[in-house]
Amino acid sequence: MSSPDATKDRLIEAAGREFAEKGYDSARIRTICERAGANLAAVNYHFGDKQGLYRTVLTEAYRRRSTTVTPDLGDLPPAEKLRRFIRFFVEQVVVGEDDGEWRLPLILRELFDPTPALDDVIDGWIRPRFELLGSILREIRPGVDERRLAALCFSVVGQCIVHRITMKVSGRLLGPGNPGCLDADYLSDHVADFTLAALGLGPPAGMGGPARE
Amino acid sequence: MSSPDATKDRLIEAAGREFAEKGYDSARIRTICERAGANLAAVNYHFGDKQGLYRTVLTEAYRRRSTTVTPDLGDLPPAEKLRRFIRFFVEQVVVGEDDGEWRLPLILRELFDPTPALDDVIDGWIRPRFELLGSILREIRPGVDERRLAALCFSVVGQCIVHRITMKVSGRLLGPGNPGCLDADYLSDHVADFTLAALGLGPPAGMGGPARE
DNA sequence: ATTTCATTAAAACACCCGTTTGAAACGATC
DNA sequence: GATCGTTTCAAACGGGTGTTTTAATGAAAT
Repeated sequence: MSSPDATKDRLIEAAGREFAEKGYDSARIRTICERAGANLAAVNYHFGDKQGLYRTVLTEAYRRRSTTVTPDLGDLPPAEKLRRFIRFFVEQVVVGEDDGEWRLPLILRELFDPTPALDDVIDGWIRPRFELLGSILREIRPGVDERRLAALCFSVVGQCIVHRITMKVSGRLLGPGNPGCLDADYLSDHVADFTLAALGLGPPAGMGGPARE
Repeated sequence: MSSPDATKDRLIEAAGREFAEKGYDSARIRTICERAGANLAAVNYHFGDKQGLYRTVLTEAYRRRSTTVTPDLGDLPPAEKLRRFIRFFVEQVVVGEDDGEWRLPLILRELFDPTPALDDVIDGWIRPRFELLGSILREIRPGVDERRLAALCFSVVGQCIVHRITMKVSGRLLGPGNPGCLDADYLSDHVADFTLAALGLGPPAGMGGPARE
């Protein structure tokens, strides 16, 4: 066929970035082709139309990273499993699009403005992680009912993704020179400490020094 | 002048809904005028252009509701203040756009895709509430540093807004017939219980029955 | 009644975007 | 080297969108 950086691959990469930054409607095929160094007609040739490109980008997004879909949680104690899950999730959330990490931002956009490709995203990306988190929390709270379990999962997920959503404004909101708040290490530790404290598996959050020795 | 439901007011109301549903780029002036029962040229006559309409909508959004910008927190104990803040916030988050409550969804969109009107939103809407939440948390944790205080605020806010973001997919994610998870009462109680537990002001979250007697 | 002004109405304009077209360039196979 | 299928290219098309224009409407002031 062709070289590993074929037009098709470069288009997917460029489209991933563009879609993640602007959203489906606001993304421009001309911009994508420009970024990919491809001709305008390349998108329609390789993917049929804009929607076809988007679907491909979305499925490729979680197909390529499927090896790292979950952190390797062996037989660790549940609290440590939860801590590692949170760290893994925060790391994927906090990075910017410019780092080539457009996959999770793209999925967040799909939640906010669903497209016909939503079902694929839910089944292929969201549900596996949501159920992994649910299984960890069920280890911690064996007898909890489904509704409460879902609420607990959302409490964890919400604490993580809020930093993606407020990322662009947190600097202006907290005053200049406070970007350190978005440090992945600090955030994942905080969310884990907060959550474990809420579950009674750690000291109350925000006391004095670091909650972890 | 004109009647209280002048074209200008109806345009603001219709535009608020449209912008909240579709976002700035995807919102259509033609649709807005149609919803408002106004002529196409009305937008440009009254607001100059689309951006002018958007800015007006955004500032009107939090100007009209300024009376209810904060729940009335008297001299309640800090934990109860926090609980009421959360309830107030969740109620604004969870309602749908169709209920005429397009204000908060619109502001969430502004966070996700900032426009030139972002600064107004931060100063006029976000910062007051963020600092109110911060002052409540500072009562609970007097000695906490700014960075940790911000992280705590985000933990609270994140738990609330995640339900707006996942609103459209939670039904499909959790299986059919589970819309009850998005009930405002249940959610605000859960977030409050979870947060107070994390702060050491309540029993661990998700144990047996309701944490509140 | 006439003028004046603010508002509304219908139509058109200019631009942008996704898509299509038809031909050119390329590489492999015989 | 000729042929064929694949890929790239420049240009154009049709539809939709924000915006402008020009005239009509209607109510108050003269």
